[in-house]
Amino acid sequence: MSSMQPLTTGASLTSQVTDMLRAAVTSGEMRPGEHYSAIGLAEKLGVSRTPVREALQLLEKEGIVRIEKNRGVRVIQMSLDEIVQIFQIRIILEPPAAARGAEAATDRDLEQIQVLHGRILDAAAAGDGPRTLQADKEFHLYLLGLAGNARLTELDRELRNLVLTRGLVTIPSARSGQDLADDRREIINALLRRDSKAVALAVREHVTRTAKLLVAGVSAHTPGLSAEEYLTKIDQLSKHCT
Amino acid sequence: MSSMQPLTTGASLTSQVTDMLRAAVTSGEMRPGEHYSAIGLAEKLGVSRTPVREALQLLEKEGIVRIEKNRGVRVIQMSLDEIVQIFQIRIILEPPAAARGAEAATDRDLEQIQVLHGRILDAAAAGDGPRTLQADKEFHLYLLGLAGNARLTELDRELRNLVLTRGLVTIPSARSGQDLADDRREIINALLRRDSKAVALAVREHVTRTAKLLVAGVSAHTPGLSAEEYLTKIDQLSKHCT
DNA sequence: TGGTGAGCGGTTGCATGCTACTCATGGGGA
DNA sequence: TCCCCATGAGTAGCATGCAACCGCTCACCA
Repeated sequence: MSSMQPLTTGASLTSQVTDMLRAAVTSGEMRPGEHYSAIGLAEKLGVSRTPVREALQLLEKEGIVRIEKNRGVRVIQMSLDEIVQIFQIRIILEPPAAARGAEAATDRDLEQIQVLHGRILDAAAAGDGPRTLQADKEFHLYLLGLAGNARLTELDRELRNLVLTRGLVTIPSARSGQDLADDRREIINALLRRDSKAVALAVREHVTRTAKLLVAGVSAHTPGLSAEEYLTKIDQLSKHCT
Repeated sequence: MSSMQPLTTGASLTSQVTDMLRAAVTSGEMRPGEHYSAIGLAEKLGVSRTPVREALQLLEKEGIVRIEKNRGVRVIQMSLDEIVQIFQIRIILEPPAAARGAEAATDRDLEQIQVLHGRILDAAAAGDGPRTLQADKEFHLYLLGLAGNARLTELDRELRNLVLTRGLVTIPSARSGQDLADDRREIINALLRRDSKAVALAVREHVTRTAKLLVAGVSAHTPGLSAEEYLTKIDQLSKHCT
């Protein structure tokens, strides 16, 4: 957090602080379960309590922190149940959006998608976990963006950010990384064929796999927690997609 | 807004003010396009500017108002495009959630659903538009809640609130009200048969119809705006549901 | 007459003072 | 020894002060 001097750009302090705190959480700099005070954060950032407090309220609305009255703020330790809920939503939303994106994509868009895909591969080849995750996010959000529904894209971005607080450590294992890469390869192929149905299926597969890897990873790190119950929940909604 | 004295309960002033302002917008008391100032709102509510300001930031994040730097705040006039985007999301999300709800529902839940359904009919019979909308919302949110995904339910509630700012005047026309009632009847029937697939279809039909009525209504009230383009967009995503 | 800039009313944005609340601790009483 | 309550340290929540900023009007000048 030492690098966190608010820039002097035109953006309001509150929004700058919001972004910084969010970044601090998703980067793992502020750890789940840990206690922080608005006063302390304000001092560390060199601003007054007000913008920090406002930023924390916004982050609370996003579900990243919980403000405890007169006690301080705590980075939320996302439960497996909540992770599953978030993925349930993503698995419902992303396939149709991506399919629509495949329909609407221009040739130029397809080129750009391949560029973004290349960046994932580069980052993965370099063994840079965080960069891989970031590139993956940009790839998917670009694809979703093609559907022309800005609110859906923004919603998905938020949902992805939420799980990042737990996903950093668990996702990038060797074998699983290869599976995810294969998934993406398939998405690309379907895109290039402009086979929207196949895109939807591939995206669904990809997100579902991500979810299951994450659930398995988290439950493995948490003694006395069975992944089984949660794994079955993942498909419980999406299997009803009309 | 005269009835808006913050209660003295345990809840924080900020959250009380947030709820009041949100209610004021959805009830039409604060009108889209109109300009308001935090100072004025604070005086009217009898509180200081701080909780009002914080409430407005939260509402901005919800997409209900836009804060204009050093100028005041404006209730967002939702464009047809945004309305369509919101409904695209709802049409994707609600059917599978409702279908899962149908699976998970207890007998007691089914009774409760029927009670809520009765309330819609009562309100509609009394010709009470706002109450009908409110009851309709409760009905659907209860059904979605049965799916056991609190985040999805909350998300849907927010999406519904957003269109309420435009929906008040346009929805409750005589003929369309009957169609919507028929839709709900069908949802209920499918629920009682525990036919989750039929529930999904009925919900999808219902939400889609609501969307089209709203789009048609808004475009009719707006000279020089063709509904056609927007009506076709509504199904553009959901047709890809896997 | 047309254009320009200085002043003004009004607003947010941020800082800070104060109060009430929460929790932990330690001392005193049973 | 154990329990209870008083006390204190630390916090968020709210009110308020102040400055920077925006857009508008209107007078002044070319």
